[in-house]
Amino acid sequence: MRTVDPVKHAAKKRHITDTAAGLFAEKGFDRTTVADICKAADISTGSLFHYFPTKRAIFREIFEQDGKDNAEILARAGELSPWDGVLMVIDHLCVPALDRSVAGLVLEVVAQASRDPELWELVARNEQAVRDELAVLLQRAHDAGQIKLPVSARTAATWAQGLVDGLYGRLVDPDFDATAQVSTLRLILSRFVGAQAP
Amino acid sequence: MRTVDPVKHAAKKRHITDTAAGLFAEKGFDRTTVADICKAADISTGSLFHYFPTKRAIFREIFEQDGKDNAEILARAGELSPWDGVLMVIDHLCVPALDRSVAGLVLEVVAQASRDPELWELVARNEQAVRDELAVLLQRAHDAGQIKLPVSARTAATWAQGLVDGLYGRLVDPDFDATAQVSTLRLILSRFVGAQAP
DNA sequence: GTCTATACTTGGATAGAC
DNA sequence: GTCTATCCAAGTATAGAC
Repeated sequence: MRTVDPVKHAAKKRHITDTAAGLFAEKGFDRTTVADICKAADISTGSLFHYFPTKRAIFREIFEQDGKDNAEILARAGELSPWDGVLMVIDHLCVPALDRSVAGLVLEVVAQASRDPELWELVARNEQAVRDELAVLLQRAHDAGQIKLPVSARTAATWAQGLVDGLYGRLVDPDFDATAQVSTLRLILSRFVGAQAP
Repeated sequence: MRTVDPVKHAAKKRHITDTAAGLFAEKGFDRTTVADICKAADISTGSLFHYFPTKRAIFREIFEQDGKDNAEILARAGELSPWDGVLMVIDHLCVPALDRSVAGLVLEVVAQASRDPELWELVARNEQAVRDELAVLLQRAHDAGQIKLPVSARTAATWAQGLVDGLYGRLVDPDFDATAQVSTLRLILSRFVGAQAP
């Protein structure tokens, strides 16, 4: 008979990652201390290190969850008409941008990933999966005559992601209205790949 | 009679910022220690703090220099035909992306700026100047019939910057060839604003 | 002006009682 | 499993000799 309740264990881990995510987004990874997290989560350091071996491990856990969410969306996009699928994936990628507090986290993960190989691998695999699926959808849309690609499907997919990055980059400007700009993003992408005006 | 030679003083400051910039790009701001900088620049900590009050001040100095370079380019762009001016500014913004080591520095400044008000002000002023000039050039190009803007000149200018951000975001992918992709960036922008294919 | 040595602070992680 | 107390390392910045 096990003494640990796996459900409770997972719930507590989740509580810690959720709390930490807010702090990382606000102050950045390096400037958020373990003490900060413990205080916010209302636990002791001893307890925190019972659940996670290091501070970095907490950070990684946050993005592992994110990868699983993504995979689900990609699967659903494959069921639509190709171009609609592309737009759906793009819309989904833009969702976090609409929540101000999440934006800081995205900037942080990019900055950290280039120096943390394990985190990098996680992020890269995730981006790769999105890019591959976008490339497939774009090629299909092209073959079906919905769009007319001026570059390879792969390059187009890369730039679709680049446009989303551009959206995130602009978020640091307090005057930038992300919600309104998502439609401009769609317009730019549509014109790029020769789709009908949306 | 002054005991300090202002030329030598400036040269030494420059030596420190150049050395530090390389380290910041490679390891990030927070993970680069003052000791690291001193070792690489071959000076002592005492000496370093004679030239800069804090570590952050070194970081800021790097980007102050950058702002001055930018202002010069913007002035020259105003002398060309409007659309050529736009393309020249964009090309200039892309130059740092071609140097791998500088890319890390760009990611770092974005991550840091949201938490350092003084640095933020520096970066924001710089971006604002670029955006204003781009908006003016785009509007003139539109009025001259070189392009046909589907959105306000200001929004278009913002997205021109967003595209450049997208380029930087893709740099973390080791397979991404920045040099080749600058032309794709120009294609996307051209189609967006209804310019002749370049 | 530049160095060496070091004071002072903070932070990540651990030990051991309960 | 959770806490308190604490260790040890690293980091910024300063003091004071030269």
